[in-house]
Amino acid sequence: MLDLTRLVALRELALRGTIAAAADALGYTASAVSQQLAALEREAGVPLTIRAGRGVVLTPAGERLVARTHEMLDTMEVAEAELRAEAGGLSGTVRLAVFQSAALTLVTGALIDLRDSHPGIRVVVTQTEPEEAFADTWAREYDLVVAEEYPHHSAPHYPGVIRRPLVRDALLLAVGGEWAGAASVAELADAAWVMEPPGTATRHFAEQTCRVAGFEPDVRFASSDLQAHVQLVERGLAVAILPGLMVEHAGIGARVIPLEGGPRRTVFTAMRASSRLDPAVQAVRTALEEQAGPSAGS
Amino acid sequence: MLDLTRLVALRELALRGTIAAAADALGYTASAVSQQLAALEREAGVPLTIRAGRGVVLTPAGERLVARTHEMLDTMEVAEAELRAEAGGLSGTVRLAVFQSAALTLVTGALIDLRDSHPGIRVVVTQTEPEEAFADTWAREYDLVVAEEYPHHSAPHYPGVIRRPLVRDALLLAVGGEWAGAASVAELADAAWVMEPPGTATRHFAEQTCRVAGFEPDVRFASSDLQAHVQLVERGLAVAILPGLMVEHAGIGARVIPLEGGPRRTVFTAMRASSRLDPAVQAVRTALEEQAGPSAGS
DNA sequence: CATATCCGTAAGCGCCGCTTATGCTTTTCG
DNA sequence: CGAAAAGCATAAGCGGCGCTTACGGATATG
Repeated sequence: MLDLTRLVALRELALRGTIAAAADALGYTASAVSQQLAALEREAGVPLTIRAGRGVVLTPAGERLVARTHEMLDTMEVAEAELRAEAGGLSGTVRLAVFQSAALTLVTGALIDLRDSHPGIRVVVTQTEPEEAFADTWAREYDLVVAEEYPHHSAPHYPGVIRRPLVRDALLLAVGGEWAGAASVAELADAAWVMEPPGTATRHFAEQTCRVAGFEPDVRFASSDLQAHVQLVERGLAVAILPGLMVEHAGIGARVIPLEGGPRRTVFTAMRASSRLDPAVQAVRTALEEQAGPSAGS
Repeated sequence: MLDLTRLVALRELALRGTIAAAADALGYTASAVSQQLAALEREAGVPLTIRAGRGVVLTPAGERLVARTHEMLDTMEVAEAELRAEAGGLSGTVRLAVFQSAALTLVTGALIDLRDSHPGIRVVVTQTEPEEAFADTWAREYDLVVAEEYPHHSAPHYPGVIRRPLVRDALLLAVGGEWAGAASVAELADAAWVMEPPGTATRHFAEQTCRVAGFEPDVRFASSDLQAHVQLVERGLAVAILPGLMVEHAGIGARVIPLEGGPRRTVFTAMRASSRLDPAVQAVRTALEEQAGPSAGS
């Protein structure tokens, strides 16, 4: 029978691209992984890797083997989750990936609740980019993702990674200072805007909203820190489109009005299907739901 | 992550009932397996076994874990089969279980063909009882089973073990000596019969056939060796119901006539679904099909 | 009640697998 | 275009995991 640890090494190679990177991720030296793979290839009886330049790439047989390895790891994860559920074991580490803008208030609140209700659970929060977050969750780097989705801007979908909505969050126009009297986006064609940095879904949505209203926004400030947005709006230096959760939790010393058409972002969680039974993961998710309020889904 | 070899040890314990037997099956000492299971239990965090008398039984958590282990082993088997297929590797060992009565001629013929066409394949043939054969195939003791099924007498069905028909084989009445003139079962109420030992499907079918014809057969000889049946019939000492394959291949110096209603037994192969892609298993099955004749299924 | 069976622990040792060291190839950069 | 860096493979050495042997406690069996 093939050695599962060696298969994991192969899987890591497939994910990282080089033996050196895989070894680093596994906490071994490159030599160790090289030997593991050589042994695996001997057992397999067919070439699994071929040298390509100064690196290696997987053969089709290697790719298939990696796919099977994933299946086995999925099953392994289910088995472990069942054991933890059996133990009543509300313990263990949950690796949580969040986007800055997505749920700062949600996550901090949930962490505080969890610290009291389930002290055995250790949550490691990592801020990351949406694209990586899903890929790395699929690759078992994270166990849970808190992400957001804007209208007409769907997040990437990975097989085996399931998502469940947390809260649908109204998008609000926040105006202060000289623009405090504005009642719609259309009246803010000449305003200074604060938005997130380019390339994010949030930024894209805000820009599109302005364009639909008939103008190209004058983005004077770009920051991924929503607290900064609030500050700028309160001082009348800029106007912004902010998520409702941000306004509710943090409060804001400025006028907020709903956007036309009442668009909403969807904040949702994502996790591997094979880890959805893990009681620790479930507990973290439940805590997030409670933070989201009784209106939250399922 | 849980250690797969230890999970296999747990699985073997679940199958065999005692640590000693599991150790024996795995080729280890009982002490080694005991230590493996202790380590596994430590990793799992929940009790997997409890002492019961002088043995041990699995806890529900242990049973669940064994079920997951089976899933992983299934995937592992598929992975290995894919590798062998990739290698074009018509090699390896196929463990074949047959029932004496089922397909003696079929199997011997197939083995001869295989020896020439695929010398790399090593076939280990074991004669066994139907009930064990399926259970042991499910438990990975055998890779392929050649079995038979009589009308109104279905063989046990195991999940994950698939079956494919090989040949539908007419059941014939073989008469010699003083009974050579008989044309139907009903005329043989006073004849001496040779049948298989009680408890087999074949025996049950033969008895039922006689009862339907209106008499309880006088079973003077019981043997699981069909060659002995042929001998007895040829010498006129008894009459018998014999499968068509037996008559065709071996020839018989007596009159054979079809049974009323043309009942047939079905000879079929069974194997784990996860091993159906193994080229060696497929080759053995193909060889059996060719023996069964061009009329054979699929 | 004696014996056999079975499980678990302790001690010891062999072997697998990791690390370090080195060489070769390929890519990158000055 | 040459030097340096990155990547992989092999050899040698050593530590730890996991096996075996040995023994004691517990429980069916005759």
